[in-house]
Amino acid sequence: MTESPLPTIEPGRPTLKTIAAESGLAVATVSRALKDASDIGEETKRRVREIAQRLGYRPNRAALRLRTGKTNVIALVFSTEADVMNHASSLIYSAAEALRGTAYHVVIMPFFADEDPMAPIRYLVETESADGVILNQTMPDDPRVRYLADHNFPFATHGRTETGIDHPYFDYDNEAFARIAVQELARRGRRHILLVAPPVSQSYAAHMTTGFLQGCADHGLFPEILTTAHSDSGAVRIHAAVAERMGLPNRPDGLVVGSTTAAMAAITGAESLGLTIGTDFDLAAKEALNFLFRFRREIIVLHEDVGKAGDFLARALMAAIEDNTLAPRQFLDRPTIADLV
Amino acid sequence: MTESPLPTIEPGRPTLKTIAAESGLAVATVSRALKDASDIGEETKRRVREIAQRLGYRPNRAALRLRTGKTNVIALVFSTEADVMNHASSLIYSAAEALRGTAYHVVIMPFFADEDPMAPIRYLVETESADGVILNQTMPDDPRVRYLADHNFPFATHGRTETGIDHPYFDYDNEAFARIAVQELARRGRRHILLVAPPVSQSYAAHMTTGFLQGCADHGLFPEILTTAHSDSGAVRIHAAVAERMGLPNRPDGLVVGSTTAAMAAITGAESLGLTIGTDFDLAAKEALNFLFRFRREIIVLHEDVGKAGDFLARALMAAIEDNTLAPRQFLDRPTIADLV
DNA sequence: ACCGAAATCTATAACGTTATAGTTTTTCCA
DNA sequence: TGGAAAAACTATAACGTTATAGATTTCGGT
Repeated sequence: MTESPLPTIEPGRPTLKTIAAESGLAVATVSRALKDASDIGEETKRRVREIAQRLGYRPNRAALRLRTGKTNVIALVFSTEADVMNHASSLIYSAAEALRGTAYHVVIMPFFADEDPMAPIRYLVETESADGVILNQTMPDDPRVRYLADHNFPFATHGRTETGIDHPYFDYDNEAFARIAVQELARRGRRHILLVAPPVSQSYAAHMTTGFLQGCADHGLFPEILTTAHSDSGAVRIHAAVAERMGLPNRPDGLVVGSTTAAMAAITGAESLGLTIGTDFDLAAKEALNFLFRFRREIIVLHEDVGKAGDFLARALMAAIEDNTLAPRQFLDRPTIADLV
Repeated sequence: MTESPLPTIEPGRPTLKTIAAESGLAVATVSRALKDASDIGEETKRRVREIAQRLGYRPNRAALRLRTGKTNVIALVFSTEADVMNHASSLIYSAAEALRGTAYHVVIMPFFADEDPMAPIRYLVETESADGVILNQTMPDDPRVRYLADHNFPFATHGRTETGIDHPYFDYDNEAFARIAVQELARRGRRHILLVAPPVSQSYAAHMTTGFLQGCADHGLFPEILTTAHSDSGAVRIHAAVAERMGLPNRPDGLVVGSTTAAMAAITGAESLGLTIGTDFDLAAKEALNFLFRFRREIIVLHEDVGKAGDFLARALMAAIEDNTLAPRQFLDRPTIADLV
């Protein structure tokens, strides 16, 4: 066997070729050795691994991706709407943390109010820029979910859909939330409850409303749903809408609200009429942050752990990517009375 | 010239090869035509562009990256510390928005409390996984900045450093913030001001402290710096530290605070002693969100626009990546009295 | 009508990896 | 001792792109 002219120590990042030169083996052998193929001798594998280790070999992602089609990328397609952002950032970080130690990178593809929600999804599928995608802000009949399912593109959603498609998701049980919220308001003697509901376009609006109505029925309370604003309307709008309603006759004495901003705005709205929380009315809210109990001690708060969602979705998506036959994994996070802060 | 046996319509994503087959040109010609090279005929370019358009050709990122080394990726390396997250999410979205319509993808690489802040940076540089990186939480003598500069890796930071290295950054002028905050407290007749300063490890701690001391000197106020907590200590700690200090003799009647959570916690801390904001004390804070004015109407708020930072940093980084000789671009965002909400 | 220059176009190799189809070496049994 | 089977390794091509050097065509001028 003739030695190659000079085992020139190559500069730059080590590649399989570097290891091949160093070990006297063929590139293909090195490749197979590193992936522990059965047709490579144990001793060889050991040597190759040792050299790779010593050289600090790291596979080239671009080459891998070109050759295999696997991107090792998970895309998060998130809306940029204001209040959702706090959710989004927890979700991003917890998903990233779940992916730590794996080969996956996390890319963020926001979609903007002025663009088609389908655009980033189509882009991902058409350019095969990711192995899977996590979505939020699911709608009951979400065209993104249909499209992804149709194209057999792995995905997981934060929130369920009514599409009948069986896919991985994580959802907070907003029905249970509303029921518990109403129950707690009933316990405090409130009789007429106003719900600041999510926008009807969102999947969870129906869940929350159902729970709300049922809770009211269970406890013999009078339910009312605010029609002049929803929980994503923005603080100014909510403040005004609540102030308006609470100024009319037959005033509600309890409020149920689904987000931090909405809770603050609803309270300042009521307060602008001279009403006092804990006395004239009570309010129950859910939040992902931990602000509200400082805002007004009297708020009834249920904590929603968005970090749990990110972690779960990342793992479920990985499973979906790596083994299509595995049953889809779904999780419904059920709040209980014990979650009252 | 013999025709290739069958101009088989290839399935899957169109590539240069597809266009070449379709047009009867060579792959290399198609490549050059699409990048408007000077040695390709105008008519040919037109035809090629038309076909590319019609076929929905999208360059393969992996191949491009493998061939050219350009990743078209910008990495955001962010800490996951709680209060910074709100900053981080605005920054992420505004950076992503600035990158809209470009070839850049945004990847998020959080680094965790339990790991070396250098780890993700080294990873990026060693694996050449991105064309540039945006950092936050800069420290006066930031080893990440030194390392990146040493390795000639494009980067931009949110916050300045004291390294003497000339690099792109965006910084909020915390010195000006503190001066203005103190000035406003002075205007309200406050005499003894307590600063809840950022952790000294962070670059902006020195800026804020300088502005604070100078502002107090300018208006003949008595400055004091809280030593038992800093503005990232977490709400519980800050609440307790402020309550403790405000319970001692020689009580401050003004507070300056650099974050939303810290402001809320400081206020609840003072309130736990029966003190009232606007009467017994005043507090000035800066925040990126828009919560505080609802929390207590009396808070003096300076708004920090983190979105501006993300937008600027993304553009500055692109410039740095695409033209190394371009003077580094830096921005110091100076709050003025007019920014008081 | 010819030549050199300019204008267009193309073949080839390479980026780093892996699947496929070998080839070589070793082992073991009759 | 021969030879088939098993074990261990390798050459080649391909993924989609672009830089390089070269090939072909067109054109202008005399």
